[in-house]
Amino acid sequence: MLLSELLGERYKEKPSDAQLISHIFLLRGGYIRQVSNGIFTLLTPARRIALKIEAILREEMDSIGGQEVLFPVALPADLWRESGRYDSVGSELLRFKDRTGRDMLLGMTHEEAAVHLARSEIKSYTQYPFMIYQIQTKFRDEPRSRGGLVRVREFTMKDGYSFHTSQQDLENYYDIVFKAYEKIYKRAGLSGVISVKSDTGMMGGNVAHEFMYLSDGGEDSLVVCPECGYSSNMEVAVSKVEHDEKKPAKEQKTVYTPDLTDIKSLTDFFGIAEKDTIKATVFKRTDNDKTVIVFIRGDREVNESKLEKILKSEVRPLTSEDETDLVLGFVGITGDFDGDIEVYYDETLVSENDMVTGGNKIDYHITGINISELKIDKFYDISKVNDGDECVACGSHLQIKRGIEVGNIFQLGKKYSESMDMTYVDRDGQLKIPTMGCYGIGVGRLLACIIEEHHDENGPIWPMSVAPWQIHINVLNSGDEDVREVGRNLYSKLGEKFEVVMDDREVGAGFQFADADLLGVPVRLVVSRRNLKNNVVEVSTRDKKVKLELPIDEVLEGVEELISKLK
RNA sequence: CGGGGCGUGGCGCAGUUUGGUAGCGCGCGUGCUUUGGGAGCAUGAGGCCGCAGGUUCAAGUCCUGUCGCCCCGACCA
Repeated sequence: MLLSELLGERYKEKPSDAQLISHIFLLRGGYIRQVSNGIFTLLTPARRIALKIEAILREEMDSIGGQEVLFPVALPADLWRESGRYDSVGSELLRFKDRTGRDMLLGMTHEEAAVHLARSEIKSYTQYPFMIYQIQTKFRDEPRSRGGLVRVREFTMKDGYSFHTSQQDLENYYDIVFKAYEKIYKRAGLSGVISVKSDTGMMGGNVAHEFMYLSDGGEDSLVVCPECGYSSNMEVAVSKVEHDEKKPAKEQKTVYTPDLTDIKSLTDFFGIAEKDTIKATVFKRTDNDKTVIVFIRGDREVNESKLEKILKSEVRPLTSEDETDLVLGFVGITGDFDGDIEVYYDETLVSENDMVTGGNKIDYHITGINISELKIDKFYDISKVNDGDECVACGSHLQIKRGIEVGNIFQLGKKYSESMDMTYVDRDGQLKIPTMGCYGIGVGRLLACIIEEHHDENGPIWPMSVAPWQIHINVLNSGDEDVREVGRNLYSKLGEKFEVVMDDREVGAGFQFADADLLGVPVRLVVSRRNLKNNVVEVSTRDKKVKLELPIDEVLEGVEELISKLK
């Protein structure tokens, strides 16, 4: 590739819309262009990187017995009606009608398509287990895409589906995929990926892990234990909460507390800590619109995922538009609530003494609440983990980190096979339903994370395994026929073995170097009049760790050796 | 969906408060000079100021509506 011919302008200035490092460099380097919110065109450099990533994905999936297929992007709604997801999934599923008026959708994930294929091709237990995968475009109409390629609406994803005749077999294979994923991230140059337990969400199933690239710019909160390795998505994370056992029980007193509707003003007023208060958080169930109150210690936040699991319904926070008889801001744990209102108590309250709670009338709070006297029969784990909480497994202090989800694996169970009537004949001659796993990795997001991990102030530094080209030749003083000739020569010789991009433009050296930095090609050659005078070519690496001057006739050999080391 | 911000040449921005001929830097074309970290001089092209209404003698600027984009939150495989 000649740089003079490469489509895509590279900018000096940071595009105003971009915040994340990866987004900034992807735009500045001419890798991507936005077409619409969350919808991008990949230009040649990004496309080449994506293909490299896909090649790694293929190799690793093939090596664990995967068979590559390609499902359609446009699917009939009827298929999704079989699994029930046509109706259960929200507006992130893009629905439309074809010209005959038939309901259609754009695939956001392909469990249904996988079962559709497998149920008609696989009949006998002798054919199990098997895994099929594809690398294909997905469309998810995200309510909020952001961060360049980190979260988009249209993207390429590797998604795999495995089928098994027993839970044990699924679990065995799940571990195999787990290890393959670790290998994939390593090969792609990502070292900061950890796995965490995750919520199964709309996918269904029991066990699931997410692979998280740790990054402050990440959008997911993770809980990790630095000692024992416990790690979990915030949604399902648990912890031990410290209680002050020595705090004595007190007498209840009603106190006039004008306008003190939040925890902060309450703690200021009484001169107490947040953990000495009881917070009432009010939600609405989305299934029947009933009100739910969660009482939780004042230093805690409600984990809505946990609450939703307990309620078996989604919830939303109560808004000012909801009608309610509750005295918002003064809802207290001693209240006598209408039978239509569900009340839950978080475990953080257990055994606490001398707490402050709302008085259930405007401008009053009650102090001296001793939980054990309240006759609460059940406490639930509904709270978010706080930074510094004790690890349930080992007792050390948990840390909260941010991460970008770069992959997930699920033990789906029989949710899809059962609802979609997939069966096989077992050894005993009986029809049985297989159990499934599914496994996803987003290509573009992985690409973005590689930049997040590998860059300097001038641009990305692509690992050799995914680099758009392996060698970047800068031909300075290309007006000089001798220089140009040496450049052309190297370009064609190296091009026989490697992917080479050559900057053949007659522009200033600084201009060329800046572009080279933005393209991030791992090995750089500089051919120039100055070097030619000494009969050498400069060979360096993008990360600046290597810088050599090689005699012209040793360049081929030297570069080959350097590249083999970098692989 | 809630909160905040922004739409002026390819990119980055000023101009909007106080209405009066649309500007700057980068990039792009041409010529000369230059040539190791985003060169210099000269010259040129490129914008109905997101869109639609309205107010006004006059609208980038004021009013109404609408569309789009970014950030935070909700949401998310």
